[in-house]
Amino acid sequence: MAPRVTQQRIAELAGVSQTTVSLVLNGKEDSARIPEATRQRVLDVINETTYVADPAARRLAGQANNLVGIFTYEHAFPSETSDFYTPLLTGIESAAEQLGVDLLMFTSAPVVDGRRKILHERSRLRLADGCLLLGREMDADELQQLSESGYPFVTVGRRDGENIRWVGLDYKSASADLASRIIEAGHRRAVYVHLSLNAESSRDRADGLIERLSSSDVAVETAQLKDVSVEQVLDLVVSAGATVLVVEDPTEAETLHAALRAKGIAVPSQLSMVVLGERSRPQDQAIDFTRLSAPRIALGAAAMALLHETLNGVDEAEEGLPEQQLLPCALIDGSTLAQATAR
Amino acid sequence: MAPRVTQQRIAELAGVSQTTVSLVLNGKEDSARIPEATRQRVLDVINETTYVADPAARRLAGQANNLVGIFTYEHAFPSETSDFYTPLLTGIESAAEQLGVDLLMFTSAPVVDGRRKILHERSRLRLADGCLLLGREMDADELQQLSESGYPFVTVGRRDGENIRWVGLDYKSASADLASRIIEAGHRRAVYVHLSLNAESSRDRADGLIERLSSSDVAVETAQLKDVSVEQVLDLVVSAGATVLVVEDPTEAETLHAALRAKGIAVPSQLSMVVLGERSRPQDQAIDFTRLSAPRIALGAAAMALLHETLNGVDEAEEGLPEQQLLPCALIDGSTLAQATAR
DNA sequence: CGCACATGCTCATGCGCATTAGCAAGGAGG
DNA sequence: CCTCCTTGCTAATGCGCATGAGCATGTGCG
Repeated sequence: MAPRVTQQRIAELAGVSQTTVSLVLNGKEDSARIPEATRQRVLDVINETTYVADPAARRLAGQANNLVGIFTYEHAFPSETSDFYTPLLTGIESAAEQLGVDLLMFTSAPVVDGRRKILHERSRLRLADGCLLLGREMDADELQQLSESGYPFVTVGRRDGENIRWVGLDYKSASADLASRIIEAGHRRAVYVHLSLNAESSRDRADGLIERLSSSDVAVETAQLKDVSVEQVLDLVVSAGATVLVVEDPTEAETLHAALRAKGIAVPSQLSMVVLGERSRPQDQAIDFTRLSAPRIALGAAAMALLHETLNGVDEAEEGLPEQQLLPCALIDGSTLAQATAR
Repeated sequence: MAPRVTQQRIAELAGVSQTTVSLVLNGKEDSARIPEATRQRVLDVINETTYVADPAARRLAGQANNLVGIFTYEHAFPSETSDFYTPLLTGIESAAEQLGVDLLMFTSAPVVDGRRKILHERSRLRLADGCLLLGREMDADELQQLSESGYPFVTVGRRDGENIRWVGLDYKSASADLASRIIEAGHRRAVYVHLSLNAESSRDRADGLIERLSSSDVAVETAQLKDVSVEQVLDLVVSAGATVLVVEDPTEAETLHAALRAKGIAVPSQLSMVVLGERSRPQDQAIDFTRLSAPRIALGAAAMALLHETLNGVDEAEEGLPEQQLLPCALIDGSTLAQATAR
């Protein structure tokens, strides 16, 4: 095993001091006064030896390392969750590449009961300059504690709580806009099937949808597939006399759509459907739901950018990014929302 | 922001020296002689303060950090390549979680001309204890250089070259077995559409397939879709009088299958097809090719395990893992290989 | 000709930890 | 009572780097 090439070694080869090598590599223009000839000599030696600075030493000496931690509350890669994480990671990776930062995935925190805990593994957090938190639901206490410790982080998704930096999606507006379309189509009774309202994103969707519908006196019954069966949802639709079924989760929407077809209920001629989300991977045979489309790749990239700015300060020329920001969602017309007909 | 808690601080609170704290935390039983009372006092203080060691300092002092680097030659997450990387990363993540290691993704190395370079100026490779290298093709020189530097790494996929640790897939055997089925089905002329033979995995497939076919005097014409069009491939099939079309890449296989259908050539009644790979995400409308199926999740996990063993030595009870290992692929009968008929 | 000042570099130090050498105190053995 | 060994701890050092202080030269100016 070849002995490690250090700045000291470079210095010897170039006939200068270790300090000079360090200054050549990262001396500020003003404070360091190294003539071009010396600088070039050092750089030549560095190129010959393919020297790379030891990141551990840099960090110990008080440098940022351009290392951003990624904490996912569930496994990041398996296909069950990849629909959720993959587009975010895509955006994060591409932004990270542009910014020149590496990504530290905190996989060592074991997933217990389907969730990871940050604080248990706080130790590793310190290696990264800051951290991106991903997950549908997060523990507010943990977040608060982390925030108070002064550790820089940004969450992907809007979060309740003080002084937390996040980039989220404007589900509330988009859901309200879809509600408006439902109203314009003349519907008077709706059923909304949602996920757990523990997540801010789910509350935002529910709020946007229901507030708008209620303001036009459209009646809304709600249900959660976690609690009731598909059949019970269909029964609810019938008993409520609903003409439109709004579903938060696109996968559940497909399940319900299939169940409707099996029961002989045609969409949208007999029942309209509206979905408050979208599969991230377009399927070959996907149903063209009337839905909202969330810019998740952009979301990942924006979160990365905000964290980077938090760590490195605002670019001279640029304006600072807002500490909390909602990205707009697109509405997709689709073909599952029709004019309401009396039933 | 609270000042960082260090061993020094712990030492003051416990009324001992920094050395003692370090010894309590990781002194070997024999060399350190700390009475239970002192040990307990130190541990109590550590618990109260939630002290954790700075990983950068540990590394600088020559310690391993349970950090494994992941280097991908292309972007890891976008959907174009995710078919390739996702199953590997799934296996890696789950193995990493079991072993308690974090994953450092080297995203800062910019992708140039579609490829990343391992050894660039600010490479943070050394922050990780060791590294997993993923990619279809790798630069042999870079690999050799890295190997000589003594940096521990394992490549996912078989590699030519001395002293390189890898875990690969036994494409050669599996391809040969598929060739045997082709022979048993009475085919005498074949066309093989493959990817660039720069990759070891592609060479293995080509070798296994062609050696076996040739040994039974089955004629094989080869082509690469990078060089020729789909139409030219179909022309080649006709002009060669082939009764079976073997395709390395599953996506290309789908393209060719569609082209055949468009031309009115029925598979497998008029032309058999055999594929030397598989989409990692089963599509809804996927064609049930006669093919080989590669255990890619297991591959990722095995590579992680080998690297971990390289870094931490062999477990007492266990046998050591081989430094180079091929995992067997499964054969899937499918429905696209039929008995040859005279044309 | 002497002083101020700029230029080009080096010395010394510390980041937080692991580790080696070794010191002081106490007990056993002769 | 002196030696030798053990026990319980600490001082000192170095890992590779960044950085503030500072030391020689040279150069301009009065």
